[in-house]
Amino acid sequence: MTKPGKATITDIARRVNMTTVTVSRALNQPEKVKKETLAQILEVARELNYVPNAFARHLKSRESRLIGLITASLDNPFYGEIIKAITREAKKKNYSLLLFDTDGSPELEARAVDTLLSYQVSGIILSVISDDDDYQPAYLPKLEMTRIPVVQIDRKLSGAPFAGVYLENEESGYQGARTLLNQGHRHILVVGGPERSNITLSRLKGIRRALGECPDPTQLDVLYGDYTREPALDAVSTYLASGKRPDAIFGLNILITLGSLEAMRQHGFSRTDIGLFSIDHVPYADLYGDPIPCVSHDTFQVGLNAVNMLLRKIDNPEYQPVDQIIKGELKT
Amino acid sequence: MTKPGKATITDIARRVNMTTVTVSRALNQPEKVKKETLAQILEVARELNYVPNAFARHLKSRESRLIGLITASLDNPFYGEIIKAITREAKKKNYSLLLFDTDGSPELEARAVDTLLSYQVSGIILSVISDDDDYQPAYLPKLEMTRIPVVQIDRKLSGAPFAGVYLENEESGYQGARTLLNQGHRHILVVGGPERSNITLSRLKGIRRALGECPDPTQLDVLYGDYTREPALDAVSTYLASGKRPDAIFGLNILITLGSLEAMRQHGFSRTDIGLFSIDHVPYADLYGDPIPCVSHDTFQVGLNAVNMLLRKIDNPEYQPVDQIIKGELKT
DNA sequence: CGGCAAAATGTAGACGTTTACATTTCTACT
DNA sequence: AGTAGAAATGTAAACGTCTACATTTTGCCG
Repeated sequence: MTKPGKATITDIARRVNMTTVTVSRALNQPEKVKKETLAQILEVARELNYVPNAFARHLKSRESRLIGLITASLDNPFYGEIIKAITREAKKKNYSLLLFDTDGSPELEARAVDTLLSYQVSGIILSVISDDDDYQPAYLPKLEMTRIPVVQIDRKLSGAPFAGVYLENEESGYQGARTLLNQGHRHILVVGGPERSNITLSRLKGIRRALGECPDPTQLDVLYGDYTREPALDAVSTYLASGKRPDAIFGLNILITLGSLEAMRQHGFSRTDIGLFSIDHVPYADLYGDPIPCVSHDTFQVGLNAVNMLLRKIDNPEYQPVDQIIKGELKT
Repeated sequence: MTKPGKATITDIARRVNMTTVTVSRALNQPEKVKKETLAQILEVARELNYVPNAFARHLKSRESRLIGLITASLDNPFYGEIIKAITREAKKKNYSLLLFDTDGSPELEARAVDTLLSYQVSGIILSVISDDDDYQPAYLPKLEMTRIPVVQIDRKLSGAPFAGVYLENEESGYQGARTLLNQGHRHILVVGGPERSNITLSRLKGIRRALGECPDPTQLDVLYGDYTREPALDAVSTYLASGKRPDAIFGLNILITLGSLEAMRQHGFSRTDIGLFSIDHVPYADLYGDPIPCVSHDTFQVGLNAVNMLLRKIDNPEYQPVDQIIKGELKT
């Protein structure tokens, strides 16, 4: 009759007429316990459905076998692969994943950091809300002080002393623009993230470089948004409504591209009317028909490198990780 | 000079010449503390970058503000929306999400349950590895005993006393088959999950019903797999290689459909050669061109209903949730 | 069969926080 | 000014586990 909700080490001890210490040892250092005692304890533990209390266990060690992931928006298919990579690797080393989605809100981001800290996470993988130079979240000093290993993903918090795994932004912009130019497009509408975002800035830089190399006269229009679908849809819609007619639209991430595509459609334009290029893509979507040419980055790799960087740093605090840049692959 | 890694309530108490109790109260029941004391404590807390230790805090309460999500495979785009819904709702009530991916392995699933239990999660959302009638994981009794609220998603563990949110399987199968029949297809290849999976069984039942209603002679072939891409690809490839030529392929989930589509392509068939129908779809993918007709389920809703069911059950253990069936939407 | 090392088990206290139950300190009224 | 009651703070113990250190038991040798 196993009635009680949860058994503790003390319950087991009582049953076998031993101290909690012996039970604890049986569970953690079985070689230090007499065979029969061990067998008996294990038996009772199973019988009672004993599960160690992680909270009690880690209270002392101030360590938790937990790693935290803070994403800016789970909407982005970008993160699917990343999460997969992270859980997979973390699992191998017996870490579990605490997941937060900040939905673009600085408050939620700050709260997520606090919560993670309160759960004594061993490390944090952070994809921050904004990579403006101006974005200096208040939690940053706190985070630095705790000395908890932090690895950044995709977006680089300027001034933060954490290494990260990033994408090859300028080059991707360049490649995209080159592709569109090669296809004969001369009037390009770029739809980007926030105007001050360094990622947007880098990608634009690459784009401008490509245009600069083009012998023909070119026109470049730029709309800003926030790397999500809706604002891109609205911006492009307004743009098109004003009568402007670009040869091609270059969306600086996949959600933007999708929003732009919808806007195009709403205004009666097809893919043949207006060219399209994207950075990132929707996994599997290519199979559906007319793939959108893009520079895609191996996001699984991003996640993989990030966790491994983090895990290594957790194991060895001396280790000073250095930024990694994941190259894009041009798919036309 | 705030050197130390992490400040505790004791550090604060020392600084303000008070007991930990007062500090604890200041933090949790501020109205019970003199205003000036409160101000002073809060000030010092901020200065020290104090973050409460969740482990210590919840050691007593045996409650953790944590909910666990166990997914069978994060590969499936199905789960993206679900995770989003769960994090969003959980956050509102101050719960954080512990995420596990079992990758189809029973051992990992069992381990995930144990880990979740050890972290004293307040509730678990479970999408089990298999919905065979035969699958009776060893952790089930343990889970029941703890009385931890559990809500299932998508796959129903037969014999488990947990409510869940499921899809309208038979009807979806029926709708899909009807659609294909209406398009004139008479020889249909269904590619499903495991042969004994109840989901597969239900969908097939619906399909057979539709075929039964068709006045013309029809042929139905069925291949089994496991709801992932690769096995479907292989199975369909082998099938086609053997010279069989269905009018249409009906993939019982999106990964299967994608695998089948790839197999078709590899054998030189286009979407016009062989019809296609899917249950579920890839979010956003329709914009890419030729949408695959499907019955799609609102996965965000699935996640939403599941968390809410869970949260309600956590708040009120008396509450006896009942199974919910999410209807599909036919998209042709 | 005494003695000694190794093996097995135990004792006490700590981790950081909260809680039930004191005790002290105000406030205000007579 | 004395005192009741409220307000503010304190004391002690507990949550479940682990660790350092101590004690007991065992096995084996001469």
